[in-house]
Amino acid sequence: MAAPSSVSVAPTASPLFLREHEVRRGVELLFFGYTRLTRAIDDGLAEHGLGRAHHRALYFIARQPDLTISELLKILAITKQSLGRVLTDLAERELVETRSGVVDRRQKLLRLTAEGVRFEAQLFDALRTSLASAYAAAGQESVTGFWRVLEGLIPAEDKAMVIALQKDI
Amino acid sequence: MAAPSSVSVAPTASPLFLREHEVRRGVELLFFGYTRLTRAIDDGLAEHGLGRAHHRALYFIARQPDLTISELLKILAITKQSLGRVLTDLAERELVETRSGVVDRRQKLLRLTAEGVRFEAQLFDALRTSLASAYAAAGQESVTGFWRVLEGLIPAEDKAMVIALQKDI
DNA sequence: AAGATGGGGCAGCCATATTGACGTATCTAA
DNA sequence: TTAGATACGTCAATATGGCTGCCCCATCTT
Repeated sequence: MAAPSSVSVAPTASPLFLREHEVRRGVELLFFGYTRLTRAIDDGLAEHGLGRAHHRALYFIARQPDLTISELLKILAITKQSLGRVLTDLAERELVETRSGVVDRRQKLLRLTAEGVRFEAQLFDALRTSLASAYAAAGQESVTGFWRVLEGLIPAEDKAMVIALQKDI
Repeated sequence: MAAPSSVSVAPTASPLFLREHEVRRGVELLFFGYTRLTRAIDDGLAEHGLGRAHHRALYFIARQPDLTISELLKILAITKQSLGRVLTDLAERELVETRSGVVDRRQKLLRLTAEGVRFEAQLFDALRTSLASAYAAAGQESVTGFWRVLEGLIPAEDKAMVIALQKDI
């Protein structure tokens, strides 16, 4: 195994991609990384009486204004009913508003209100703080690898969706 | 966030001044990657009437046999009650068994049964398939970066725990 | 006009998490 | 030896965020 730096948990990857301990390392780092990042915004959400499900909706609406319900459903991969509850809460708090679709009036186009934008930005700040420090600690060249591996975890049928998201900025 | 720095060397933005886009990309890739990987084992779990919470316990017990309850609680960062239910289910299905601690008889040392080992290995296979293909698609250098960034997301107080896990292979 | 689609909603259920309090066995230190 | 800390189990009550199945309306497409 390549020599780990004295501070690093993770030694460099060996070319043997199928080795169990390398897979386990990925599984648990993904678990810890995801759950710990997620927790970074719990307090901010709790101030408004909201949970993580609300943030996920808020996040993707911020990311892609005028998203339709069905697009958001595909992204979140939950049921209409589950999303419905979340959106009701967000609408009641006037963080999200909808308009009828222009091309198809059955659609509802989702947008953040001004207050929604402010709130999402506040939550995003906590995410940025965590991720920026991880990026900085790992080094810019590691970030590319981080992205590449995660992209490889996305099933082919979902990839177009993720690419569409990232086109907008 | 961080104060302006005069030490920027890289031609691209300094890691401390990440553009929003780079952070958002990390956030959503982490979301998609984690949730999609997680779903890879849902069917296998459902065959035994178990959920993801059960798998998390199973996974870490497999990873570190003779783990104590309190160590597992720290890893999972859930309450004793939540874990209790999960462990009861696993014990009923004879996937996990406990012994009294040798040095401290108040402790319960958690282990998988033979059947538990078999079942965890079966679930792990689905994870391995997904992760190995992501590793292969991304390439060796990327895997190292993937690990390093995730490692940076783990709060300092949790790092020792993760290192302990990975010492055992 | 008929059918497909986008969205809303009801009832009921399940999995997983929470808090707080309390009990028991066991270990440790004054 | 005893007092207190620790490891674990367990109670009750509650919250969140998922799910299925079914039915509704408005609108678009053919």
